[in-house]
Amino acid sequence: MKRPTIMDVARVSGVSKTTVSVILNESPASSRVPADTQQRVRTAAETLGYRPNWRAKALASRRTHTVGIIYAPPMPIVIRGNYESITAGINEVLSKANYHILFAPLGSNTGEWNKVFLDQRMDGCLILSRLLDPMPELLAQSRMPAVLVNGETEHPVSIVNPDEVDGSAQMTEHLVSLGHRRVTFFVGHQPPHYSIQYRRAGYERVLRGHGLGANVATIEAGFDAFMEHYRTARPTAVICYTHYIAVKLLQVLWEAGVRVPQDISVATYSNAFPVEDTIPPLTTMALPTEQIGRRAAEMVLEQIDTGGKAPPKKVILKETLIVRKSTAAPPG
Amino acid sequence: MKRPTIMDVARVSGVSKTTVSVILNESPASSRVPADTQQRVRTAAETLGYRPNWRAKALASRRTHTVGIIYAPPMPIVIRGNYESITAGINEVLSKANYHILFAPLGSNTGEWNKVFLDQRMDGCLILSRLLDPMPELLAQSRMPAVLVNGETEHPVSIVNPDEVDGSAQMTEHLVSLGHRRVTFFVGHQPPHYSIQYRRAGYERVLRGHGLGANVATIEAGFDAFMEHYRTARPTAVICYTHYIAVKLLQVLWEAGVRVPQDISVATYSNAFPVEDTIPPLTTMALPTEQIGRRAAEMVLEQIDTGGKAPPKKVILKETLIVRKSTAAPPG
DNA sequence: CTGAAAGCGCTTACAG
DNA sequence: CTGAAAGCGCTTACAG
Repeated sequence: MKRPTIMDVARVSGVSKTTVSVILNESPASSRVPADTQQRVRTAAETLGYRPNWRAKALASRRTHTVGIIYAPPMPIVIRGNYESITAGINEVLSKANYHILFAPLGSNTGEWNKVFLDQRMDGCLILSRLLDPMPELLAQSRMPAVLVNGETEHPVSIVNPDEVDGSAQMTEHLVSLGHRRVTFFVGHQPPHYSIQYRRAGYERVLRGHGLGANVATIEAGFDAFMEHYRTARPTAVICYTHYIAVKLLQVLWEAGVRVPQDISVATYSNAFPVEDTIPPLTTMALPTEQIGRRAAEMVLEQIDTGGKAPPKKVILKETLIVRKSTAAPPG
Repeated sequence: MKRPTIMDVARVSGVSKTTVSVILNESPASSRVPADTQQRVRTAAETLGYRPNWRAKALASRRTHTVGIIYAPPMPIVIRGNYESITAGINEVLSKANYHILFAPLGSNTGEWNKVFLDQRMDGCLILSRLLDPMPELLAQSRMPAVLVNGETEHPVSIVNPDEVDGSAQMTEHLVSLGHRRVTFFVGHQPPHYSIQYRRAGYERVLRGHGLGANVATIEAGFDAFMEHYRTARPTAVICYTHYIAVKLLQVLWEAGVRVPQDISVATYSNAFPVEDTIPPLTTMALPTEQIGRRAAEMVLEQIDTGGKAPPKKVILKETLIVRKSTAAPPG
């Protein structure tokens, strides 16, 4: 009742295990094996219910056919709601290439990190959002193919990011073109992430470009602070750093009796649920989440295939403005 | 510039690789190794930057220290929004036990399934939502420890589920106690899942128990159908099968000028984002998501440790009613 | 066209 | 207290 091994298949089909391996893996040499031998071996394998032992294969071939998805908590809110769809993109590409995903949320314990990176359990990895401190050296040391997804770094690593500056500029442009002069950028309380600066940069650039530099206002504080700002500075539009904030802000404004978009326009980033289903539906910059996932997966596979010789690449994907009812011309 | 192996450590510290293995793994025999030898070996390993090769370890020890999370698309909507927090629970337990998660969303291709289950790449698995058809046999054949999470089956597999019947009964009771007589269960369009029947059962039982059997109404159709039903049957409360539906329904009602909760009370299941942040905030049955994840992970580890000898268990965890502003006494 | 042999880097009885 | 040896189940030059 033991699992059949390659030796069993060899015995039954009357060839050596070398030949079995060659045939079943369709390695180059298999082209020289006559069709009937191939058939015999395949039939034997089938009949025995033979499955190559993945562990042995990994050891012998030095490949695990596994790509790790790595992140350090806290997972940035930017990724969170979009995570499903980024993962979907990653998985689409990876499963087509016969790779699996190892999910490795790492704690603050440096030991864990060393282990995962250096113990050869994965062929490459996708790092979400931040290249935190033990990582750069570990990456260099292990020479493991890696792609940073939705993050920035000075280290020589491939990167796939949405175009945050451009997206933010587009959004600000949209609001200004509706007639808004006082547009506020509401960040809330966030762990550090490059996208905060980038979105802010796009926002400020456009406002300044329209001679509205005096109205630049970024709120890195809670909802109370925002409401206070609303009462004093009277912005007619607000861009929320995330849809989590935007959704909550709609509720806060509703409770305060402030109407959207009649009294204030509200816009945000990401088209994840429930951005389309809010009251009113939110105008947003859709992030190219599936694309990000797909590109990142392709890039890591490419690196794996080239033995990590390819120089790091940086891919920036455009965001898309989706206008809904939460933005309109300013009051008055 | 090659990675150091156990042999290198053995050479440097002047012992055999057996001894190195015993010490570094703290296996029973290590208690008989004198402290200074242990120290010498550890120092050597440290100095060399030795990391046991995971692939070799997996082959030799017949353990991968990996647990798979498996599901077949479509991922049921019940799990989706709660997925993050279920996974968080799973990961908490697993990482403490030094296990990793292999993420395996499987397509409809049976070949993939066979492979993942039979190729020894994981020590056990957590199956989300449904035990679909090739699985039961594969599980039996591979004798792989498995726990079904949020699903039902006749097959002998351990299960961890929220108490859907009870949760639904609690919710219905809440509405009836507010004075509602006409309470509708709005399912929408859903792929089959046991929770639909269970929630429905709890709902019907309570309504019947209050002599309101004639008002039982389950809508398994879209929002138009619901609105039509609303106009004709005039329910004063609706229980939505998922928060996805509830959130959208709030929007639909708002667009139709129907006020919540003044004209109709709206309740739902799951306390995932943005249930608390809607307009108005939603009354809901919170699912014990983290607990589910933790229990399931514990159970699969237990099975792995006992070699799968432990008989299948079924664990049912209570749901919790959270009352917010979307439910109130009926109009009039 | 096919196989014997070495090797991947560990673990684990077993012997002394 | 410690090591030699077999074994985990494959892959892959290499030889013929």
